[in-house]
Amino acid sequence: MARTQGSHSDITGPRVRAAALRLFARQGYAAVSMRQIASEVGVQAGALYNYTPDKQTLLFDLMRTHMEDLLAAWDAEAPEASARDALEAFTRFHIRFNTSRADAVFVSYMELRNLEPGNFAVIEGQRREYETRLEAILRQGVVEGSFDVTEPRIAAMALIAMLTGINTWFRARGRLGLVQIEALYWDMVRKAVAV
Amino acid sequence: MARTQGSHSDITGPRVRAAALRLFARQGYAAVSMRQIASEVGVQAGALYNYTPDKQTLLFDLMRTHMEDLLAAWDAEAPEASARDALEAFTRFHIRFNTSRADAVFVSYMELRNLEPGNFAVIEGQRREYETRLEAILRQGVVEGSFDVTEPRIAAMALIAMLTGINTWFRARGRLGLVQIEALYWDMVRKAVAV
DNA sequence: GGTTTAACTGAACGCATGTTCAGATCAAAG
DNA sequence: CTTTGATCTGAACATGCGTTCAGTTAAACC
Repeated sequence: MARTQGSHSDITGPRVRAAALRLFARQGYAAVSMRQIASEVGVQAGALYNYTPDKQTLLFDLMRTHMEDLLAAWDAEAPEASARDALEAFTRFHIRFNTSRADAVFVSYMELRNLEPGNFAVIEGQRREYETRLEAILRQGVVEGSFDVTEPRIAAMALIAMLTGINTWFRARGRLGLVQIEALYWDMVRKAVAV
Repeated sequence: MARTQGSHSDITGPRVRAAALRLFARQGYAAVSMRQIASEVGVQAGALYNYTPDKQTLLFDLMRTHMEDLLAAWDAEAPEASARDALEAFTRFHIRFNTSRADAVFVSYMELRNLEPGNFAVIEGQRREYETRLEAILRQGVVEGSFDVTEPRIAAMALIAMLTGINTWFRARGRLGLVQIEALYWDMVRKAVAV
């Protein structure tokens, strides 16, 4: 019978993914070896293959899961509201979500070029999906007359780039807390699309 | 057979750097081998060591040179003008310069973590220097009363992130030309810091 | 035309890589 | 207590890595 209770796989599996995510973020996918990940978890390299068919799939699963979490979290939080309120909600959500998962965000952006073509297409699609959520808010604002945005797709990418850039300097113990950072960036976002 | 016809260090040196830059941008520093770079240039791997002491220095020199070019180009172009005019000049300069050297920009950002600590510190310093140029413009605008920016350093990083993001989607043969893109982004930048 | 020497080859070095797999281990099921 | 099978070890495999260097070639100089 199956070894359900106390099974190590319930513990080792997540630990493998956590170690891989941390190491990929710090050193980059290509520079991290399976032995390094295994050492972090406390097993031999061969044992990792109980949890992933290969290194590429380990990377892909981390990125896919992150993007799924991102989309699901926003969809659960997106308000039915005016474009202005939706944009404020999006701005604050993006800052909070991305700063709370810096490693996953970093890996999902930096390691795109290390994905096999098929895997790349999937992640690229998820990224476009997320951009489209913001684009829709901007288009709504134009219709409502509250935004002045001539190229909503480009404006969406510009705002996301600006917000994600926070991760390059944000430190949880820094001078500014998330509340202040949200306020600063919402101010810039609001004005950038204003009429 | 050595020293094939027409080959010379004045030619091979730049070709080595160009090949390395292209490959580093496409596949990442860790995923590119010296043999791959050599093959691109048309020599054996050992010949590369006439042009760089090692792979790490090859990467570092590419990044350092790029950052030096960036700073020198802006310093040569920065106008003595109102903060508003200086900000417009900076915005247009950044877009033109960065889209014209996509590989170097990409490498100089993505491969920071593959630099040895000493090399990292140098590039980090150059990056801060560039951010400080923009920060100074924003502070000037606050003094002049034309900008409303409570955290000039953070606003500078936010604007640079937004502008550099263009590189992720810009294609020279795309629907929008640089003239239109400059106009779109200058509009967002201008409004984002407006009073 | 002979000499010099920069530029390059080709082989070698020790070490690390992703992945496989037969066998060991041991908690839980019967 | 015996059996089961999930989990993991440890060794092996073929391949590739960055780097070194003695030797070869050909362009430049006298």
